[in-house]
Amino acid sequence: MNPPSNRQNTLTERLEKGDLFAQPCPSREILKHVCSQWGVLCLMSLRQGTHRFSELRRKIGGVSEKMLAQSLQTLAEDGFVLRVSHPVVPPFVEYSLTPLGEEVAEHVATLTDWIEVNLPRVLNARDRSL
Amino acid sequence: MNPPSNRQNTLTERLEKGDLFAQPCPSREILKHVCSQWGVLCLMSLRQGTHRFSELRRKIGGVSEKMLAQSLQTLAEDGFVLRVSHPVVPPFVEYSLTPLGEEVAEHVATLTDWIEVNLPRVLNARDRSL
DNA sequence: CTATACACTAACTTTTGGTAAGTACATACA
DNA sequence: TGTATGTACTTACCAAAAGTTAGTGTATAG
Repeated sequence: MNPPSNRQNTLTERLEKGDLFAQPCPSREILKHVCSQWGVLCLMSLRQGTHRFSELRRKIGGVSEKMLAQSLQTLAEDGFVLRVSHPVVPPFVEYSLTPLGEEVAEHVATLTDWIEVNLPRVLNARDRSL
Repeated sequence: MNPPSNRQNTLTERLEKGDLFAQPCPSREILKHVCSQWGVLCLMSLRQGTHRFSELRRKIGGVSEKMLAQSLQTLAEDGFVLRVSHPVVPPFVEYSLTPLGEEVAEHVATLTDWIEVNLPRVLNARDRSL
């Protein structure tokens, strides 16, 4: 048996591309963040420009403050979103996409666009499966 | 005030395109199914051809039988996946993409491809945010 | 005759998501 | 002067989803 490899990322490891089919690959987590319900909507909103927290909250129907804050935090940790906090009172915080974020957001957008325009087809398919 | 509209989908409604920012839009659920961790991996696997249940299970590292079955079921209900069961024993069931499924899967693939090749950039961004 | 493969389902536990309320301060309105 | 509202969150709590384990019936392999 092999000795259990220490799971510290080596330099070579972090230059390699990810493999989503492999269970321990960190790309799995990135995917989760980007594809989470609120993550997607955050990216799509920010693609239209910088927003404040409360603007996003109003724009994204049904999101709670907790989930919005959480989603923006992980997106910022992954380097997709930039958070700029102005130290004034009442608080004023601006969120925008980083260059990295603009890239993913673009791909996410083609997917969400497809879903939006093809909704009728999917809804029809659903009816038939009942 | 408007009377509360009955939430039955009218014929015109189901011909309209969806709006992900609107809370009650069914496109939200489709997005969840397509973007769920295992949903994505199912679509990506099936893009490479028809698979049996257990083949998918082996291919998708870390998926449980319950979650795999569940994901395939919802994907099939949405019309993305075709399930063909041969009534033999032991059971023999084949899963494949429908034309509709091939379309979404293609868009999902460009996203997952991006994530896989840009993993190093994201990992670097993460390090910096600590 | 025991083990394994197949495609699931059911019961149970853990993790996540969602809801409601609280925070500190400022401005608007009465 | 007092009440309400807006800002960007966090915390405590509860419901829902995900994950884990075990079981099903039959057949083939060893």
